[in-house]
Amino acid sequence: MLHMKVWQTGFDPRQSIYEQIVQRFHRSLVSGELSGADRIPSIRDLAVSLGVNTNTIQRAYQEMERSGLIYSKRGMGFFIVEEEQVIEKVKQEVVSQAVVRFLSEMRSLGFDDAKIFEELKNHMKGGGDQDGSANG
Amino acid sequence: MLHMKVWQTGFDPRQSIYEQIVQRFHRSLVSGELSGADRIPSIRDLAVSLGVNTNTIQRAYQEMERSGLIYSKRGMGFFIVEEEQVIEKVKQEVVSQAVVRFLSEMRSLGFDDAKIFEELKNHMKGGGDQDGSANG
Amino acid sequence: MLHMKVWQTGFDPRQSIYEQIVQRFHRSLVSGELSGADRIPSIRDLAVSLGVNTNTIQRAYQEMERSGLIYSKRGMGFFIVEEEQVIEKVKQEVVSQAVVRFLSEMRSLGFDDAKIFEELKNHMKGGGDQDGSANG
Amino acid sequence: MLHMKVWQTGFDPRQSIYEQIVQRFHRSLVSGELSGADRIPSIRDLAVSLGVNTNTIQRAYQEMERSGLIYSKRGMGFFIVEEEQVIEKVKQEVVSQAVVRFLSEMRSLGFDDAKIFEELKNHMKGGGDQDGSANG
DNA sequence: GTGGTCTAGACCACA
DNA sequence: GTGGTCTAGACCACT
Repeated sequence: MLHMKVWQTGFDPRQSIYEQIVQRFHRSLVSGELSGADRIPSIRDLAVSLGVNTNTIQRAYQEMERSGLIYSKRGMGFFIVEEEQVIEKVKQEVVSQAVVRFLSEMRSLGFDDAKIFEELKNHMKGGGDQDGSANG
Repeated sequence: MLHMKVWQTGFDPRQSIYEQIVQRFHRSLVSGELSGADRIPSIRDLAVSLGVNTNTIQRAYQEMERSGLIYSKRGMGFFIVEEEQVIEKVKQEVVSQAVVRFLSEMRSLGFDDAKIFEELKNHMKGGGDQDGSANG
Repeated sequence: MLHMKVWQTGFDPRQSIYEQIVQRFHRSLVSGELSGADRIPSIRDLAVSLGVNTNTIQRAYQEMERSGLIYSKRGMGFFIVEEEQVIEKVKQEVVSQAVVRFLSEMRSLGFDDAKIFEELKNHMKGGGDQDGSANG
Repeated sequence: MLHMKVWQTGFDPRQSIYEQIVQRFHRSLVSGELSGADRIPSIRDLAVSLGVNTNTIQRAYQEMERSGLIYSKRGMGFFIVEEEQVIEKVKQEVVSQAVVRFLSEMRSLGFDDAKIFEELKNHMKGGGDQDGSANG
């Protein structure tokens, strides 16, 4: 997996870059682009291709290592863990987080379940893909 | 609007306080608790009741003034703008932002519309899952 | 002069109201709408017709009294001074202030006299009256 | 842009400091001293060299960021935006604002175009009249 | 080192 | 009383 799909270089200035990088890995995992035991780009390579400081990538990898998603082999680089259950847990967390956050936000705005579905349908019809690369 | 519903004093440390205050006003607007031409609490009052510095409230009000949602009268306080269209626009933006962000996030995770609905229903049944670590 | 031309109620929020009121009197003087010994509206009347606090009008009149432009007769109201030289001085000051401020601003932006004229001509052709009531 | 022309430390007490700082940047832009992608002084540096608080500089930069003229890179500093069109727009706005304000003011004083030119010429001859009390 | 946020407290202008 | 500005100084996150 040396040549990951090239990521957009644009980062949202409202969130730290390293967090956004972690999120991108999470999404690649959920979407199936990445899977167990894959090697991920070296810190230097990814820093260059994203145009950010190596420290930033290091911080992102450090976070993923702490959460048990990746591990490093000295001199070999970083790898996704092999255990399927760990990967599965991360996937579910990512999805669940998105859904829960959305639901609690809509409810705090006074929307009940029916209205939430209605609002969603409206946006699905008209809006279409915003940035989503619906690689299902 | 003399007696606003008392707000929680607890702020999420991951986000700036003034942003959370702005969001609370946005929600009050969407839910109908606030409406056009209402006077909102004075900077000093809100600072005391929320237990934060006056400067923090001022920053929040400044942001809302910038976005055209409120305006200040020297010596009189801050008021929601009268134009219904402006308020309506803010309401729609708040809701739309939440929906669009959620949709694009789910799609980038490889979910199509049907799967999104399915995932939502699962979480709605489960009910009050706050943290979203529904990792079975 | 009980019925002055009705003024716009809209004030520029970036400047204090009482200053803008003083400026409006100055302009009325320069344009000839007001002249020596004219009676100007009572504080209460003007406050009502402009929709501002009486204190604000009082402050404006106080400023004009200090500068020698108006004076009060107990129980009779405020009047423009009779001395033509005083009025003439105010007129010239108002005009001169506007011109000098404009010139120094344009020069600090790197415009020489020729370019200033050029820029002016451009705006005179296209722009037309913005708010100006060219009552010559 | 490592060596900006040293600015005067004196500020006009009638206007807020942060606004005057913004105006100085605008002028530097119009006069060509600043241009696209230039790095501007760090908040701390400018605060020291102008003898004001860092918060005051931050407020000024915040305003310019809001208007789209500059942007911040965390840990890197502030930069003028690259897009020439944005810069050009700011330049034109600055000049246009000055001219339009002057024209509408003079017209509201009863001056037509010819008289405006005449008045200007008078002041240009006289030269360095700063305070504008040319009351002869 | 950079910017971002927050606090405590001051002074002013305005109503 | 209201908002508007400024200061001094602190802590945090990011590079």
